[in-house]
Amino acid sequence: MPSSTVENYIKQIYLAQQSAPGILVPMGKIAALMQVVPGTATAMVKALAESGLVTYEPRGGTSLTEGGESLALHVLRRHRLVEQFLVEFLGLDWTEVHEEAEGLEHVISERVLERMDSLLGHPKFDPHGDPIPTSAGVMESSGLDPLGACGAGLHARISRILDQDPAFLQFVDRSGLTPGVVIRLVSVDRAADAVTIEAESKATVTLGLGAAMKILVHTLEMAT
Amino acid sequence: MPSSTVENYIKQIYLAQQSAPGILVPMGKIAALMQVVPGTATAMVKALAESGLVTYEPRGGTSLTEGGESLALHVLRRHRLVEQFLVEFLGLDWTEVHEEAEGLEHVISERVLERMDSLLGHPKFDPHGDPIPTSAGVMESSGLDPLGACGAGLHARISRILDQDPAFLQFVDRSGLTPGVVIRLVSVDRAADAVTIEAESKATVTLGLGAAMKILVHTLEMAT
DNA sequence: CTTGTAATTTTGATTCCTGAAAATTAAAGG
DNA sequence: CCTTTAATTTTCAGGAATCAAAATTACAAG
Repeated sequence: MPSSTVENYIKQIYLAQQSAPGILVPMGKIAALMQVVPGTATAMVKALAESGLVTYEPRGGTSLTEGGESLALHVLRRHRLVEQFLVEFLGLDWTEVHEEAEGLEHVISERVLERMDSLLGHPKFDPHGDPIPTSAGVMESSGLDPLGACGAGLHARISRILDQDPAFLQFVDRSGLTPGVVIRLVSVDRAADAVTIEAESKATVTLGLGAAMKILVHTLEMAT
Repeated sequence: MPSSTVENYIKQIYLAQQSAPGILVPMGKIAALMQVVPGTATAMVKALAESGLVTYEPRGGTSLTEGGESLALHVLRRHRLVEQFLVEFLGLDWTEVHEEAEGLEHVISERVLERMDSLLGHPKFDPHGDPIPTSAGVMESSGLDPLGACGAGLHARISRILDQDPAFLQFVDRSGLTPGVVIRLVSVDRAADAVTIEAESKATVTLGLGAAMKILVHTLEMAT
């Protein structure tokens, strides 16, 4: 059985691979994500390669094997299902459940997990809009657009927030930009590095492009 | 923050101290409970003493300090509350939740724990009848009698099962001797090493004295 | 082609927890 | 008082994961 540490490395490599597909994940990236010094990442990735979870190219980087990807998806399933459970059944704040799930994802048994899954009605997404892999290890690919890459006038539904930092999530929450909410993109001012959004309540919020890139939306056909 | 290993040692020392009050817990006992070789237990207890959780008398044994006892009670609170939650809210089998809680007890945050506690209505006992310490670290002392030490004819309510082995618990469950059930002690045959019990349903079960000592009951005034 | 820089790897230590096996101690029995 | 036995302690070693710091490599710029 893989240790929590192994599961965390594999999870981070998976996520890094998602955000930069095609290329190998460099050691520096892993070290940063895992908050360890580079040498530690190198040593660990070598060990992971030894156990068949990743392939390792010296001075090139690493990528998950099939086994590694399967493990990553199972860890993500546990993490996201737990998040959903904590929000739905325990009434915790969605901006703070990520941290809770970080620990729980390594100790939840299959039995408990499947119980949660069925109580929740087999949810497809967690509170941040992140897709939940199936127990078979299949995860939906999103087909969503970063708000910061959309054009003015667009109507869209907020669908996913790509940042787990409570400070950011609380800003999102305060601004009424939680997943599920329908908004209109009032303006995109590339020079000012800002976008302005109109919520359902007609209130407007302006945020930086950097933040807007972390908010994924599903664009809607507008009923003219 | 104490590691899972530390929490487990402290928990076992606490439980050992409960079952043999007054005397120091010998190293061999700890080694057996933790399933490590004696040398490991010695080394670990020295480290625990170093960090102020236990007192250690070479060749004598160990006992918890106030700090150690407080930690033990918090771990037990987490363990037992989680068990109760798994049974009440996730519908898991009470004979199997102990193992699940073994892992969860080390990663459940205060926030999640208190949420569970209030959803459960601040239960005083877990599914095995084990008392749940309060968040302040106070645990009720039971005042219960082992079934094997009672006299024939007695009416009593099953209140606590002192064994977490699923095989034993399933036997208890099958025999209808779960906590809460009211029974009558038909006979105690010390020579045959057996006791016979009549359940509410009038069905009778016979079990060995060893097993009967692990079942604690609350004796009832009988309505003659 | 040389140099500077950034990323990576290597080397050597350290902490935590563990087992194996030998040495020590305490206690009990003759 | 000596001997046996059981419990405990000591010593040594090893695996997992880490850091610090030096060495190496790759690459881009001059």
